[in-house]
Amino acid sequence: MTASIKEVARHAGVSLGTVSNVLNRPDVVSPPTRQRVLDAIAELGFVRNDSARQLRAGHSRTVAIVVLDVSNPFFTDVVRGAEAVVEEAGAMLVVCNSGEDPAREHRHLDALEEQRVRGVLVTPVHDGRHPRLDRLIEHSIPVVLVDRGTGRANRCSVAVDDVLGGRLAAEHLVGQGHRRIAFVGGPFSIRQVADRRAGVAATLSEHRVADLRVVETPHLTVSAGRDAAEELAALPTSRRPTAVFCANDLLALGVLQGLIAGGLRVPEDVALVGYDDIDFAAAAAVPLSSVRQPREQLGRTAAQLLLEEANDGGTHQHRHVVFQPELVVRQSSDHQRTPSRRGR
Amino acid sequence: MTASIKEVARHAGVSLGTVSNVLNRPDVVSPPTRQRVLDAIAELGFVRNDSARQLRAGHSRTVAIVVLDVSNPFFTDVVRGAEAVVEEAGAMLVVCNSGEDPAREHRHLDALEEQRVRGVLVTPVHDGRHPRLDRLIEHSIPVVLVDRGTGRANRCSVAVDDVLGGRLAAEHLVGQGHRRIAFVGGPFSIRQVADRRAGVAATLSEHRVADLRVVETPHLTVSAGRDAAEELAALPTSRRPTAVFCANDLLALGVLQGLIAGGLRVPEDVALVGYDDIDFAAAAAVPLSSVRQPREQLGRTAAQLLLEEANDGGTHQHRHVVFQPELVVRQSSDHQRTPSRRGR
DNA sequence: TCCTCCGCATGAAACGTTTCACTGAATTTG
DNA sequence: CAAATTCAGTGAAACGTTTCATGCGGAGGA
Repeated sequence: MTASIKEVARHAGVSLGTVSNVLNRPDVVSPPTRQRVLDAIAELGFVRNDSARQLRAGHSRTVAIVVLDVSNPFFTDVVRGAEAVVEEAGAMLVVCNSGEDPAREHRHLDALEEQRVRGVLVTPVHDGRHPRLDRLIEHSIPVVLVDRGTGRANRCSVAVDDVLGGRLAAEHLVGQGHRRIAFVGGPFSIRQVADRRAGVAATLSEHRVADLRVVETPHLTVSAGRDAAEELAALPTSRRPTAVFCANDLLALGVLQGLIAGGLRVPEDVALVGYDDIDFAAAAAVPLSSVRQPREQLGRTAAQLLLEEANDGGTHQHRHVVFQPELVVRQSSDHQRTPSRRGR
Repeated sequence: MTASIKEVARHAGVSLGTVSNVLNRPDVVSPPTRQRVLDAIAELGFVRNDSARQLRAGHSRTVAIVVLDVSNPFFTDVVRGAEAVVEEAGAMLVVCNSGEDPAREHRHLDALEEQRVRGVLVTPVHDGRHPRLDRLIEHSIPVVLVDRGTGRANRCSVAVDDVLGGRLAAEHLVGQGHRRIAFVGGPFSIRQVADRRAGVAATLSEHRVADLRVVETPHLTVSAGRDAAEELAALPTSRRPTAVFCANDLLALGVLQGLIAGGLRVPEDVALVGYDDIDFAAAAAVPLSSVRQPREQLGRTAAQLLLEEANDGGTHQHRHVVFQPELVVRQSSDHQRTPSRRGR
């Protein structure tokens, strides 16, 4: 077994408290003693027991992020942003994956609370009330939503204006002359998905475009996108949407594959716009138009708010940071660019 | 603050040990008492303190995986495989990102050891001796390498035969008539990278193809790939490789972008083969040939070996599981398929 | 009726830290 | 030179669990 502080103390011929001092406040112990302790530590291969330390301290030095899907490049970029800030602060970031499953999300939050983590960044599976999160906060574990929380909530949030994102995409498609448009996405319990759809719906009704077909998907994944495309490709041309807006890029890539497999051309037969502008969007078979979000920035800001709250104690004022998305038009939705396709 | 077991006990009018029994061995406490305790727990919002529990138990119930790059879909798939097994076993998987940085890897391993995690899955940044990992093992924290460890090592490992993978790619390219071939990848301290290169080199020399150009990259990322492509595109046609094999798909996607940007056609001017067969490979601008690895399977097996060792205690026999890779040929390296490009 | 066994509950010890009030010696101050 | 101050180091308490030896009353057996 691993040596404890007690054995180090015995080995170095000092008291237990002195070893602790060497570890935590090296300046208060005289150089020769300090050296003896250090030698003993090295010799015994002593490693601090974090459980004991935490037990005493009352909280840990790790911060957690619970994401909807570790395989989604959007979230991995958010993670990297958060990671940078958290490590800078000398803490540790652990990543948990809810996989869009409320039960798993719940289990993770339970475990994290039992571990008395310093704080939690989370994109919840369910919109609306989050009793589980409220409880974390009651137990004074700060929570930052990576999602647009309600403005008056008892926590900070960081988000990108998803309604606006939906609007940008819809304006663009309408501007390109499309009148039969589909929204592919789901589950709608995820706020981002619902908001993006709402943005599209609002814009279309402003333009008196009535034909919005909503294809609900069970997940935000490539394979869910392929399935959705199959459904669209099967429609008679006269009723098939001429443009598809997807709730994220994974879906869009799946839809792209599915449309091509179904013999349809993008953008000639169907225009396509995704969301997130993950790195792979630009590298797709048909470079994908997408609504860009400041992914790493989102993670960084969320982590900063969390640490601020964790350190600030009572004086902390909750904040809600909302970033603006930006539409990036590429070939998948751009008629102009299409003729030059071979030239690329 | 959060209530402790002691307050629950007082609230329910029982002793401290009884509460613990309700939590851990509900059958030994009489139903009425049990109910009173349960009520008290609910009323006080009691949450177990995992630090204290661990302190007593001597080890935690979490397992960690340290990956080279959370943004690499290869690793996220490995993570999902491991996750499935770990959750099945009632433990929790936390993901740490070394970002190919030895210092960060080291810090993570230190932190994990301090936390007395149940075990660690890791793809190390450095090949060869791993003193840090040996120390974990000495302190009886099982380690499973997601990487081909040396056969006689003091730990399990799970890997795909990377030398074979390199060979498959090289055989294919040579078979397509290529004689000037480039290997793009790095850093070579990562065993997988070194092995893939070795496989290529061996195959080429067997075929008496002398012209292997090695472009070393600082990372296995899309942007590193773009930089490498720039270097290749700048060469005079007579000396430019006619085929490029990349150490992973991210690099290959970057190279693809770079080549196209440099005015070269894939596969007509330069054939391209990647590695991992991530989902995005098939969806790329030019669908990417790639060496496929059983990604989730890798994670599942690694996690199984780890849990086995963690539970088995002394009797455990270390195992080294090696999977076979498989070449998937797509348009990026297939002259035959090229003329039909428009048709897709 | 006495003993034994059983079911249920108790309370103290232990896990490995950190912290803090304290001591003893050395040094400075008046 | 005594008193005050500083400096190093000490040892016990506390953090919240789990475990285990123990106690106790009642039921069943001889």
